[in-house]
Amino acid sequence: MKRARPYDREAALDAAMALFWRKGYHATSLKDLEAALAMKPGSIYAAFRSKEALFLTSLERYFQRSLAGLDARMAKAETVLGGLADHLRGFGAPEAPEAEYRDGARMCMIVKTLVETTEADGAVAARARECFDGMRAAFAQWFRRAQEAGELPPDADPERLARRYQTEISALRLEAHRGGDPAALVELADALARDVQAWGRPETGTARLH
Amino acid sequence: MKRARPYDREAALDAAMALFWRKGYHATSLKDLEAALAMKPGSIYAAFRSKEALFLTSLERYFQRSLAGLDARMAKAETVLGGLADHLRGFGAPEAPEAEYRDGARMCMIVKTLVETTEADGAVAARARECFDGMRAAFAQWFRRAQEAGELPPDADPERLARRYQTEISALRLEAHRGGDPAALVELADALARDVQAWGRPETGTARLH
DNA sequence: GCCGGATTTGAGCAATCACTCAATCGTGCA
DNA sequence: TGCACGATTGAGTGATTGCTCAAATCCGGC
Repeated sequence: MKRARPYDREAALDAAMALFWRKGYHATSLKDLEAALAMKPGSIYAAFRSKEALFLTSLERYFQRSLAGLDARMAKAETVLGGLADHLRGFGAPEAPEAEYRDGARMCMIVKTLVETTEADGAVAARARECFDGMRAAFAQWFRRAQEAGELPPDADPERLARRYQTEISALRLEAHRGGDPAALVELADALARDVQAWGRPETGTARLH
Repeated sequence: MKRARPYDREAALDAAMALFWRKGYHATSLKDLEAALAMKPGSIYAAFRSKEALFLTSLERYFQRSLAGLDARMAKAETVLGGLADHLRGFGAPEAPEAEYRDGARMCMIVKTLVETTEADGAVAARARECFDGMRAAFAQWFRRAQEAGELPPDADPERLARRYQTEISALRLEAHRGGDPAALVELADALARDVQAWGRPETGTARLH
C-alpha cells in the first residue's frame, strides 16, 4: 500500500498558485517556492516535475477556480445579465471577502501570464492563451443563455458581447491592481456594470454592440 | 575636446526599448541586450549604469513617445472627442503604419511593466505607476479641453472619464496582444470609440459616467 | 608620425538560476 | 521489534545571472 503523503498537496498548490499569481512566472525563483511551499528542492521536483510544470498546474487551478467562481456568482443571480454585472462589480469591491491572497492578486493571473510571456516561454504562453479563451467561452455561454431568456435582443452577438465583457473585466482588474482611490474604483466598476446591463435595453443606449 | 561617441546612443536606446517592450523587464537578460545593442557588457554599463537604469531610460522614452503620439493625433483632429476616439481606434488597427517594433509590442509597455512588477522591483514599479498616472493626466487634460469646448456636458467629470478612457485603451491593447481575428479587433475598437464619442451626447446614452 | 586620455573590450567575478541524487528518514507490515 | 521501501532531504551540479576592471583600442591635437 502506498504510504500517505507527508506533505499537503492541496496546501502546497495553493501556496504555489498564490506566489506565482503575485510575483509572476519569471520573477518567481525556486528559492521563493521552497520557502512558500516549505519543501526542499528535491521534494518539489519529485512532486511537480519542474518549475514550468508547477506553474502550469497552478495556472490550471486558477482557471478552474475562476470558472467555479463565475458559476457560483451566476447561481445566485436573479437574471443572467444582472449576475454578469454583479460579477464584474465584484472586482471593484474594496477587498475580496476571502482575502486569502494578498495585494498582487487583484490582477487576473491568466492575463498577467499572457502579458509577461512570449513565444519563447512555449507551453506557458500557449496555456495562458487557452485559459484566456476558455474564460471568454464561459462568458459567451452566459450571454447566449441571456439571449435565450429574452434578456438580450435576438440580433445581439453573444461572442462579441463576451469579448467586450472580458475586455472590461481585464481593464477593471488592471485598475484595481494599480491601486489608488478605492471609491473611484467602485465608481468605475459600477459604470461598467451598468453598461453591461444596458446591453439588454438597446433601444435606450448608444453603447450597444449590434 | 570630447571625443565623439563611436556608438549611436539613440539607436541603442531604441533597440533597448524595443527589446524590453517585447520581452519585459525580468525576462530580458544582459546577453539579450548585448546582442540587441551590439555592445559589450562593459560598454553598456559605462553608458547606462545598470540594467535597471537602462530599463528606466527605455520606459521614459516609451512614455514620452506615447505622449507625443497622443499630441500628434490630437493635432489633426477636428474635435477633441473625435480625436480621442480615433486615438483609441488606432490601437485596433490591423498593423501599426510604422511597424517599427514587432509582435510583442501591441500591449502598452507601461501597463506590461505595471503588471509584471511588484514592490520588490522598487524604482521600476514606482516609475511604471508614475507613467501610468502621467498618461491618465494627459487624457484628463484633453477631456477638460473637450468640456471647455462644449463637447462634454458641464457636469461631466474629466478625471473620471480619463480613468475610464485609459481603462478601455489598456483593455483594447490587451486584446490586440492576445491576437486572434483582426476584424473582430477592429469591431471592438470601433465599439469602444463610439462609446467615447457618446459621452458627448449624454441625453441619448445609458453609458454616461456622471 | 606619435602621443595622451577617453572609450571599448571581453574574460571573468560572485551570486543565483533551475535542477539532481546519494544518503537519510519515517511509516506500514511482519 | 525490526525490516523494507518509498518519501524527503539538502549539499551540490553546471549554466546563467548582473556586473567589473585591467588591458587593448581609438582618435584629435601636436
